[in-house]
Amino acid sequence: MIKATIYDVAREAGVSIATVSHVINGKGKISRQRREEILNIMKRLNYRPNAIASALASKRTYTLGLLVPDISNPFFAEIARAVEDRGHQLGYSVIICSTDNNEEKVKRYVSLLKQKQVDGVIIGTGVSHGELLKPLQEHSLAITLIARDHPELGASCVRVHDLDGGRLAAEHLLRLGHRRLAVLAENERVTSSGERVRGFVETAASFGVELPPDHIAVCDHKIEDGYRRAKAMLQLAGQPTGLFCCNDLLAIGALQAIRELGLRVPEDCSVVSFDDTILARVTDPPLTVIAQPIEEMGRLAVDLVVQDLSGQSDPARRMVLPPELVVRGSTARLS
Amino acid sequence: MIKATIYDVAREAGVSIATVSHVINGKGKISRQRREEILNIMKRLNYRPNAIASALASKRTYTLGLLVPDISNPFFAEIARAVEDRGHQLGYSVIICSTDNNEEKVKRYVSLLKQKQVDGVIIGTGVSHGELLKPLQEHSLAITLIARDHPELGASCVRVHDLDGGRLAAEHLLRLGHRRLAVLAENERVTSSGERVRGFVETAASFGVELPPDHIAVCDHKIEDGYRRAKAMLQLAGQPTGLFCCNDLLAIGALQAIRELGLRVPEDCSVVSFDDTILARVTDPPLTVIAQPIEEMGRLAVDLVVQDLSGQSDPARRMVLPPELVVRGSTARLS
DNA sequence: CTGAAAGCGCTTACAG
DNA sequence: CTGAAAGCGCTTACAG
Repeated sequence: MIKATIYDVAREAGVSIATVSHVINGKGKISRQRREEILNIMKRLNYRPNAIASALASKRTYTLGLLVPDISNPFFAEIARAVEDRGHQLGYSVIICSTDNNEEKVKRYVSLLKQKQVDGVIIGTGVSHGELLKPLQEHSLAITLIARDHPELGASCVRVHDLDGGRLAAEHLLRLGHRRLAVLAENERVTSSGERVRGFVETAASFGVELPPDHIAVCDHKIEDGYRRAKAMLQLAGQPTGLFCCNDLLAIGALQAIRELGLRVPEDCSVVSFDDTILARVTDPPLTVIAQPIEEMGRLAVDLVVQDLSGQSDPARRMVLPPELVVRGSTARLS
Repeated sequence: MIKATIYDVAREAGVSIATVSHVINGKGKISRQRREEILNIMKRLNYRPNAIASALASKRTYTLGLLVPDISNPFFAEIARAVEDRGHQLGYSVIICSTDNNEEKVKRYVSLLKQKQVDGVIIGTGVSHGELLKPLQEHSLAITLIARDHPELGASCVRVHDLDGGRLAAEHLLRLGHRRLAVLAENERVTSSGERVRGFVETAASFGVELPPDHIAVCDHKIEDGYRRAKAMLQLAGQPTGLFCCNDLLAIGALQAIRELGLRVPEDCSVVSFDDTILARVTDPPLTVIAQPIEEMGRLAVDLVVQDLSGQSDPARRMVLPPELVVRGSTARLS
């Protein structure tokens, strides 16, 4: 059975394809009766508009690109789910693009998305130079950054208040009596991590606590790296009793290192993580964490990009959501 | 700057758009010199073919749909990454569709994918009746099932040998001396889970070990449910010392339940999980697991669907990969 | 080796 | 309220 086209419907109904198009899109004024009739015929022929043809004619594909470092990373998987859900609600499909934060891949995916004429792209990838995004903007494509920020880009963005997140983490540890603090940071390309560290360090300083340079380790975004750096750090003189990790993966590595050194969490060393992915709830003990509102961020990112491509909200909107301290088992009062 | 089209390139080169189209697609014979010339002009104009127009004319979108229960579930997130990578290698984009195994959502996504004229779809969703897939097949769309099987559907598929997986799990526990065994199974709609349980039970029987009915719990695909069912089961008379969980999420729930009852893993109760997602490596102790070759499955699923839509390999191919026992810390000899 | 022309299945002014 | 017609940017026989 061959697929019905708009011509088949028009012929059956004895009207022009323009009229059929109008009822499909709810545009123009069609007499109620004609509309019903056409709707029935569409149903009878099992007609579904060809979205490709529609996209070519209207220049709207109702497709979004989602650029993330790695969709298999739970944080981005959870972001993707939120983006997908909201996109679907609003009639958009989403194409996933895992870039590994690799410039070459970013370029290829960006070029691909342009060719595919996506209406907008949501970017969670940590791009170093906004240069890479220029091509997108020239293409007058809607762009929204998620969990990232590049104010100079002039794109809208939704992220958590990373500075406050770092502050919350520090306050929590300080209030529990910890004074020997340390940080597992992400790679410097990730500006959000820089903010978290800054918030943490500043707050510590305001309590009169300094972090020696060797108590701030810059790690790759991997469990193994968190493990390695935490292990080294815990063998330093002035062994920290409070450790702030800039994401759940690093915190898990730290947990393993601490355990392997024969120390206990939280008795000997408290750990505060960041993100609150599923990983934070499956460790033992479960992680005390500065939670990002992942679901909300995904939803808002879609809303922003869609507003943007609809020509609403001309000035790019930049939304900063509050982080939240979730106390679980990995932190305790200094004994 | 307005986007260049194939007409602009043709005009600049003083040739017809057919010729330009040929060099874009490497079809027909074009004199080497002309080709170079046209290529240069394309570069100069920064020309990129419009994939939508190309799709409409050629009836090939180079887009695949990926239907999974939930992209934020680590198992499917990891599958998605493998599918995306292989797809990208072969020139395909992938649209994610999280269905929550909900029939209504499956229908909507299937209909959407048809409208978008995707070339093929990879299905990891647990669909009860193949009915839902009929519409796809009628549309002569390439379909490949991943980590699922519906032999009656006549679609190609790639999955792990679930029966063998169940056997491996049982053998491992039996060899460690465990005789009081129990199983946390998935919802019956998931046929793969049925196989795993069957393999486990049969192998136990061959060792002369019977599982009482109340030692086989059917759970939802959630940590909480694994927790709840494991907890109940461990309070039964004849408390099991060896527990087989049909996925990592259930195993994590079980770990929590065991811990909460004041028992130790693996000393008091050994746990064997299934899947081997990142979750299996972050628990304490890390999970002994029957691993699925996730990366390979994703890659092969793309290969199968692409072969299918290219009209190669007419008879649907069904690939069954061997599972692998990975021994970590959650199992030990019965004390 | 290259081009003219039809066609893919829609949308959108425009005219009436 | 409805239709004729042009156009979206390509691909693909077909002819030469």
